Amino acid sequence: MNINEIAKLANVSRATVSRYFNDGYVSAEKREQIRRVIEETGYKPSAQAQMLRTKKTKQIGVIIPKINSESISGMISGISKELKQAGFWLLLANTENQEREEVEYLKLFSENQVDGIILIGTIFTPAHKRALRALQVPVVVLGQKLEGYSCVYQDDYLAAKESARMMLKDAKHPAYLGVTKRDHATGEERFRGFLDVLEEKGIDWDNSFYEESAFSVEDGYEAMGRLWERHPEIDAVFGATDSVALGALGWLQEHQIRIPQQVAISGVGDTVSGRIVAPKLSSVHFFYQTSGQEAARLLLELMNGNPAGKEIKMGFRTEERGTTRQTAI
Amino acid sequence: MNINEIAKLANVSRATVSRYFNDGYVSAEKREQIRRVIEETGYKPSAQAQMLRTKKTKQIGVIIPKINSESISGMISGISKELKQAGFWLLLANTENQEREEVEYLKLFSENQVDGIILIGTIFTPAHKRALRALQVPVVVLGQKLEGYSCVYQDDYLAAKESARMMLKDAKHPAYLGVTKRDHATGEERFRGFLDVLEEKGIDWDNSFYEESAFSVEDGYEAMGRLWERHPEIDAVFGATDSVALGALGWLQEHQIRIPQQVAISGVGDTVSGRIVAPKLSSVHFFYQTSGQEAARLLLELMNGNPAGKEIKMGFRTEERGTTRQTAI
DNA sequence: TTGTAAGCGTTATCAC
DNA sequence: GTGATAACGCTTACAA
Repeated sequence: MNINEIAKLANVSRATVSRYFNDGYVSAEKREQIRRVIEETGYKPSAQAQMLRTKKTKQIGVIIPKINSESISGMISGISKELKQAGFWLLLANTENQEREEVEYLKLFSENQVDGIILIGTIFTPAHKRALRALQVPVVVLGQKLEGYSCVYQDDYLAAKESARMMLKDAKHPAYLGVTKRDHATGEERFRGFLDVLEEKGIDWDNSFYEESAFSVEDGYEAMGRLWERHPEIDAVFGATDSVALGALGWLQEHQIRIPQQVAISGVGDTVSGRIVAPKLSSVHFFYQTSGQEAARLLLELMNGNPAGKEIKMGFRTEERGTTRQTAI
Repeated sequence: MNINEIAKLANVSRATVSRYFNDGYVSAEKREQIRRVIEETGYKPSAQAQMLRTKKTKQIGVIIPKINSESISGMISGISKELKQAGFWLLLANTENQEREEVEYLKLFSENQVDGIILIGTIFTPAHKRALRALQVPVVVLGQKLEGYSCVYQDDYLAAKESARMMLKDAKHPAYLGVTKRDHATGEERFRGFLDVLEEKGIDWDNSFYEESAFSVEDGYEAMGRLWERHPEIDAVFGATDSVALGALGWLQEHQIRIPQQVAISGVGDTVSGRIVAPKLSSVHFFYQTSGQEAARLLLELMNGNPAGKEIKMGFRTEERGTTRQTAI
């Protein structure tokens, strides 16, 4: 069933049928004939033919590092909601934390397939920047700030400061659990926020209070163990993500350390798990789903010809809970 | 840059260029000429033109009820891994728990767009079945068993039995938290498993020990409160999912009820959160990611002409932890 | 307001 | 082995 057959059945030319679906420049009479035939046959124009002809696919490529995470899936949920409403499909590219794959997908998407791209990235290597510059379609960067590109990101620096303040209070020996490279937003920015709070409070930073931990509960648990071995005097722990903080919490509780009396802990991200443990994890809430929606909207604007470079920094909400002392002693 | 220009630059016909990419019926000499031109120009055939011509999109539609859930995102992760390897793209359709949308997307996908569909559904209404029958492309149902269709699903019945056995042990007044309708697998099947264990143990079931709870921690918490008001003699709680069980755990702990001494709890799904709380939640582990991979493989087989109807029931692993008594008293 | 005709960039058929 | 040539199903000038 194609446009020719519909045209024949409706006694019009195929151009008229096409117009029926597009500009709508059709007389009431023929409009009705066509409508009837379409209803009877259940005809739908071939998306592929339309794509070829119009050079528009109505598909948006979304590149993500990993799907099994509250933050990413929240963002995707927001993106999908917004795109659906605008009549776009979501083409998902999962890189499984392989940076090279991000570049690969950027190229693949650019050459074909999609009208726009949303990149939920972690770090921007020279290869990334080259691929981004070579892009033929609009792109929005989500979760990171990137000069010269439209982007939507969390206020990682300020959020980390707030989280650090909760944890710090009257503590003398704070520690940091996370990474400081390979991820600009959750790495460098959060660490910077943490350090600045220390400075505010006049606490000198000794780098042996930093312990590297990937962003999972297990890694946080292990890292806490290594940290404690070096510094059992620690009285506050900052987890760069809730997962890390929860891993640390687990380790400390298993070792009979009282939370928050002996050690205070705070995280970033406000995950479901953090609200389930006892005591509940002090954290900072990000609006992941909304940021996904914002990114999608930004992309739609871009595709409508708006200039690139608009930046949206999302707000956050501090959630002080049981793992930090409510009042300074 | 299209196939004609490449042909001209390489001094061959465009048919030869096409063959270069497809059947490969090209002499070594011309092959080399074409290769060079392609390398220089960075030419890639237009996916849209190929789709139109071959009637193959190399895209798979994946319909999901909701993305923010460990089970669904695990499945998608598995699907995406497998599809990528086979050179297929993943077109994501998020229904946000609107059953009607599932039917809508089935139609949309069928008419166009995709070479195959993976449906992660919850329930099958007559409308669903009509849409499935009308499908023009192969489909695999993931997470539910559906007669006559290729499907991959968890052994919800047996898993629920195992979970119920852990929780039950010497308990006299077990309760059930979950739903029994709107979701065949996580609703009916798990409830059936629960009831059968009760029968095994010779415990009569009184339906006032059932309390409806949607699958979230908050709902589990609320439901537990309602349940306890009716039956403070409860000594074991079965959560149809880990989230529900965790909500119940939270409520009970807040009310000074000792777990597992006074009340034992078990869940289904083995989420990250369940491993973080203290005591850790006894549960049953499902292989969500693997089931996604299996579904993708099944779909690839289907698209290769294999007959539909193959069913894959996934295994599971019992995880007895702190919320159930390790040994019967 | 409608129809004719060209063309989007491929692949498939069929001679050569 | 290779090259014309004809689709695939649609949109869009342009002419009427």
